[in-house]
Amino acid sequence: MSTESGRRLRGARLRRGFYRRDARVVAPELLGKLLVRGPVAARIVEVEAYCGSEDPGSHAFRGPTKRNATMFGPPGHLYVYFTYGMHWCANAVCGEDGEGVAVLLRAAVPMRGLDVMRERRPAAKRDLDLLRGPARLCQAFGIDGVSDGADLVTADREVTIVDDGTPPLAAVVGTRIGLTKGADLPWRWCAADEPHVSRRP
DNA sequence: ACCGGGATGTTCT
DNA sequence: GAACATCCCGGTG
Repeated sequence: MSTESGRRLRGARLRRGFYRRDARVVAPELLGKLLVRGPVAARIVEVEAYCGSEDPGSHAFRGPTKRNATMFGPPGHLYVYFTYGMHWCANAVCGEDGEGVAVLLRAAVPMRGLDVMRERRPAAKRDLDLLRGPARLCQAFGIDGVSDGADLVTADREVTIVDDGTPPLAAVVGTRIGLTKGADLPWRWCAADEPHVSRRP
């Protein structure tokens, strides 16, 4: 066990109002915050904004469905979806109730519970690959459909995001990854000079 | 480092 | 039937 994993986690959970804003405002502010679930914690270093019915790249573009229902709910909840037949990805719902706005959590730096992450991600050859990518991050955190709709503000299902006082990380902007529609919009933010991102802009 | 192909199944047309 | 907010592995340079 490293000194990092033994240290008590200090920090305040982000409140509802933090999320209740435009995803393009919330996204860069999430860089440097800690994603926490049980024994596992990591510093968020890459995010993407998905902006509801105005955004052709968003699941919300064609309106509410059973799958994206959480996205159209109140902000501050976790929207978890299944894709490519085997992967889960997690978003923080943002904006006002019913807007269908969210921020995809794409990469993070492992901070605590690395032993658990390694067990959950046997394919990762290096610790650098533990959380580098949205589906890898979910795998390492044990996040799947059961966590869809979890309230990040109350941590009703253990998942939450906290501010430990780390100063805002310098951000580099780029285009979103893996899209065929809305691929040109510059709605991806990475912490500058950070090796734990999925791809540099 | 970069590229190509396969895995795998839900969701929506 | 096609698309999919991805990942892994094995090839080549």
